[in-house]
Amino acid sequence: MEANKILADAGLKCTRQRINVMEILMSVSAPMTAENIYEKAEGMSLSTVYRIAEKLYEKGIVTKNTIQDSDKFYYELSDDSHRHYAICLGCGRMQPVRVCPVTAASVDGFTVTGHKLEIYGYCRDCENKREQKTK
Amino acid sequence: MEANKILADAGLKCTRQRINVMEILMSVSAPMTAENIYEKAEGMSLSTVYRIAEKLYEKGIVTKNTIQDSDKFYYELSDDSHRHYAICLGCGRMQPVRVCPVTAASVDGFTVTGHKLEIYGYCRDCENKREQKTK
DNA sequence: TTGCCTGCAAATAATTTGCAGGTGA
DNA sequence: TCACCTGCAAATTATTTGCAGGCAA
Repeated sequence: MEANKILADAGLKCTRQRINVMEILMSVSAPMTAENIYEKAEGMSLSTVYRIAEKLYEKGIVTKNTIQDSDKFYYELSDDSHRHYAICLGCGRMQPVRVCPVTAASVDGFTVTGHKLEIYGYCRDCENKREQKTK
Repeated sequence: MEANKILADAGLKCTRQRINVMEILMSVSAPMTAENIYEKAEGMSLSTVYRIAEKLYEKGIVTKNTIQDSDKFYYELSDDSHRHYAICLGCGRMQPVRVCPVTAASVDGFTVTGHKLEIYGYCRDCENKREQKTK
């Protein structure tokens, strides 16, 4: 779907800045901080990025998450695919995990609407480095 | 185990402030922000709470997490029990979930060392309120 | 004694907000 | 036109840090 249509459907005005943010998120399809988006965008103030990201989050167009020890928020297009990440403790890179091990979580006296799962560990590169150190 | 011993084992000096923080965490056994700890503590500056929490985290004595949209860190005694939370989107309360639905997560080309799971939804109270609104 | 701790105040860093002017529908 | 957007700068909030004095081992 195109950026314009998504914005319009959500009842948001199609401004140059909003379309720009949407296109950046669509092209990258990975979690980005406001700062990240700002760097990729042209002629847009950082506070506008924050305001747009927040608005998109309110409308459910993007997700807003924190990751590991990071003190920043990460925004990501919430497309249809249910997605979790494997986060490398060595380099911090995040790789999406296809399978969701939590298919039907249920908790007593609690209406479950969603969940978030992060898997920590080491990617192949960092694991190799770790093994070399041990030797 | 007593606070003194845990600190000593980690090679940390047993100061009044550290013991105080440890005892607060042991008595509550729930995720707390630095601010939360500060309020319960007596005669201790907020920056000391931050420094102690960080040190305990480095030593693996506490866990450090962010939750949902919150822009604060939550510290919690990392006792033996593997714990996840169900977080209420209505009131923000967190209730521990006994069972871990992720028993053996495995990801291709990734060495998994741990994971974090948060379940979102509504607690009984908030669910009732929501139902009343619908009527 | 001595190096690790703490308090205080000032510094950072991420995010939010007030206000005046701009622009899409 | 007019309500909603944006840019800029200043405000807020959580957290960190420099420095001088204090205390556990």
